Formats: sequence, structure tokens, C-alpha cells
Amino acid sequence: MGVAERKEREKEVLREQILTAAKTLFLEKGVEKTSIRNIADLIEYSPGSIYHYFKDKNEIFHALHQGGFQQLMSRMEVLVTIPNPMARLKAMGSIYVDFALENPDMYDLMFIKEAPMEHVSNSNDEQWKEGFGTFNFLRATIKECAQAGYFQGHDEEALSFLVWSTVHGMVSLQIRRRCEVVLAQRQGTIVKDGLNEFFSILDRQSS
Amino acid sequence: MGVAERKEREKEVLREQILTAAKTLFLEKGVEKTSIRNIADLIEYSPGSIYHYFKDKNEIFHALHQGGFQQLMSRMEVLVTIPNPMARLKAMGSIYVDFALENPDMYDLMFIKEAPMEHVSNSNDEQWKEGFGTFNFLRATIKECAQAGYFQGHDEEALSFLVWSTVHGMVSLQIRRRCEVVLAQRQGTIVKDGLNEFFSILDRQSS
DNA sequence: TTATTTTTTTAAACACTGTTCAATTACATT
DNA sequence: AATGTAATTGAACAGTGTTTAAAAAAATAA
Repeated sequence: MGVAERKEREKEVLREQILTAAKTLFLEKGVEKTSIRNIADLIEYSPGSIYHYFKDKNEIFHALHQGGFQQLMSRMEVLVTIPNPMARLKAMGSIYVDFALENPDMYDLMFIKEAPMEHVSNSNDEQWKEGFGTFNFLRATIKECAQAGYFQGHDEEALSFLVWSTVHGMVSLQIRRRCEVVLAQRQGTIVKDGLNEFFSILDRQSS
Repeated sequence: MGVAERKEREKEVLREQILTAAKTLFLEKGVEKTSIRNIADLIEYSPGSIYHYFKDKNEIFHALHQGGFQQLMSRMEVLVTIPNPMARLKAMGSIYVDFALENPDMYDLMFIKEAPMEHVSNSNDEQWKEGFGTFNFLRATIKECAQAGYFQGHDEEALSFLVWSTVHGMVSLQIRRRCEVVLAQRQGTIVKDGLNEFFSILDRQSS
């Protein structure tokens, strides 16, 4: 009787195999330059097979996209041990930047690439608790900072967006190589340096 | 015999025609989804012809990329009339954000898309005075702000990068539609609101 | 003007792409 | 063993960027 369950498990295994192969190739050559045939070759199946497990290439992308958010969120978990909200906000920035610089292609997938958003917007709310949760955690931390005397007279939501934008801006300029021409000599450290400048600006936001 | 010159001019005309067609299609459907055949159809030439005027698709992209920088730079020209460096810095931010939101696809082309950078890095310095010049203008303005008592104890270059990142972050999250899920209700105003938060943070940076 | 050379343009071809689909194979149930 | 279902395949479709040999057009030389 457990045959349906076993088949379900086997199906899940192949789904996972496709995902692993896709991730390898996406992070190696980029999403655009990875073909369904490439993925099929790697797992030694025919191209057509993949369409039994995923509706299209976008659905594969979307699945990996979600995995990235879970990774980032698990890194954020240590933050609950930091009671001081300002210290927590800074640590959050560092974790975000580190994650982006250590996994540039995954970050690219999650926050820069254009492919998946129409797909993502139309998917059910359940799947979005990761991204939504992380942003809300940022909002909550900033609210706590406000209660501790920082950021007086600010719109907490817009400020959260601004903080997110700042770290996102730095890492995405770096990942998409817009610093190279203009900041050639300090290529390797500019994001960390920029983040430190940001931290000292934040420090001056107490009343 | 001005025949060589005339031919040169005629060649330039067709080059410009290709560029105009490419721009129309790139901004309409995106770079990736625009094919050489699409461009050729629009100007009523064969696909192969285009390769007499541009080495490959990337070279077309690159040419438009440069045009975008010139546009942005010409918008920045009014800034020289603002003597107060802090007011000038803010105005620069507003111009940057406005340009990005009014020309999202061109901005995407210039600062987000990945295609052209390897091409761009290998091109001669002359072609890069636009982007380089704009960033140096930002640096100079921030230096003036420092002389006026703002940003004490900061690394001027890293700070310039941070400021650029902040505005870039906001507009690129907006353009690549990462706000929709997390900030659905204030979609239309969030970038402007964020920019204003940024301005009030900047105001607190005087000693 | 005619012949020659150079430049411009083209259509066809190559090796790819994402996706669909009828046919085949494999497997579980009756 | 026969039936029904699910998984897998390879071929096909319509598209992609790019190359190339051939043709057409234009400029130069005789």
C-alpha cells in the first residue's frame, strides 16, 4: 500500500536532483545562460522530463529563490541574542552584506535579477513569509531603536526601506561590478568601508 | 573628392538608425528579449547587415549605455548654480532618483543589467569620463560638505560610495520590483519617502 | 563608357534556446 | 497475464546570436 508514498518520495528525489543541478549551473553560468538541456544533461535525463516536475524554467528559478531566503533568514537567527537594538541593527547589516558577498549569485537571484517577480507576486502568501518576515524584523528593530532614542521624527517604515536600500545598494553595485571603473583601487574593501561609514552615521542619529 | 566623407556620413546615418531602433526595442521589451532580427525588421534591413555596423549585440548595448550617462550628466549641470554644498548634495540625489524613475529602463541598462561591464572595463578611458565625472562631482560635493562642517571623521571616498549606494539601492529595489510584496500599500511614494528620510539623516551630520 | 575594385547587403546555414507532444517504456493494480 | 497509469523520451516548432559565401551596388580606373 505504501507504494504511492514511495513513488511520491522518488518523485521528490528527482525534483531535488533537478534543483541541485539547476542551482549548480545557475550559480556557475547564470540563469540566462543555463538551458533546460544543460540541466537535463547534468542529471542524465531528457529535456522533456524536467517539464514533468516543473511547469517551466521560471518555476525552477522560483524554488531556488525561496531556498535563498531561508538561508538568509537562518543566518539572521543569532540576532535575537543581541538585546541592544542599535547593535542588533548593525549586526543585521553585517550579516546581510556578508551573505551577499559570500553568495553573490544567490543574492543576485534573490534581489537583483528580474525574471521571477511576476511569478512571485502571484504566488500564495505562505511562500512569502521569509522575505516578509525579514523585512518586518528590520522594522521591529528600528522601532526599538526609536524607543531607545534614535531616529526621532522619522517614518519607521520609510526608514526601514532606506536602511535596506543602503545595504542593498552597496552590494548590488559591487555584484554588478559598477565600482570597478570608478573605485578601481579599493575594489576589495569598498563595501565593508561603506558599511562602516553607514554605522558611524547611524551612531549620530540619537537625540 | 568628398566621396569618402559622404560615405562615412551615410554609414553614420544607418548606425544611428540601428541605435534608435535598438533603443526603442530595448526600452520596450528589454535587452534580453530583443533580437537582432527584431532590430533588423524595424529598420528594414537583413539581420546580417547589423554586423557591419556593430561587432555584436553587446556593442549596441554599450553605445546606448554611454548615451544614458550623457543624459544623466546633462541633468546634473544645473547643480553648479547651487552654492550651498549640502543643498547641492540633496538636489543631486533628487535628480538621480528622478532620472531613474522617469527612465527606469535606461537606468536599468546603465546600473543594473549585467551584460556590458566586461565590455566596458576593456574600453578606453576616454569613453568613461561621463560616469567617472559624475562620481567625482559627488566626491567633490561631499568634500565641500565636510569643509562646511558636515561628515566629520569620515572617509570621503567611502562616504561617496555610501551615498551613491543609498539612492541606487532605493531606485533599483523599486525598478526590479522588490518593494511590491513587502511595501504593497505605498508602492508609488516609497522611494520619495525614503529619499526624504535620507535627507533628514544627512541634516543631522553636522557637528 | 567599360572594366575593375571596393563596399554594402543579403539569404542561408550553424549551433543554440524554451517548450510541446505523440509515442514509447516502465511500473502497479486488477 | 492484461490493463491502466505514470514517467520518459526524442523529435519537432519557433525562436535566438552569429558567420559566411555569394550577390548587388557603388566607386574608381582605364
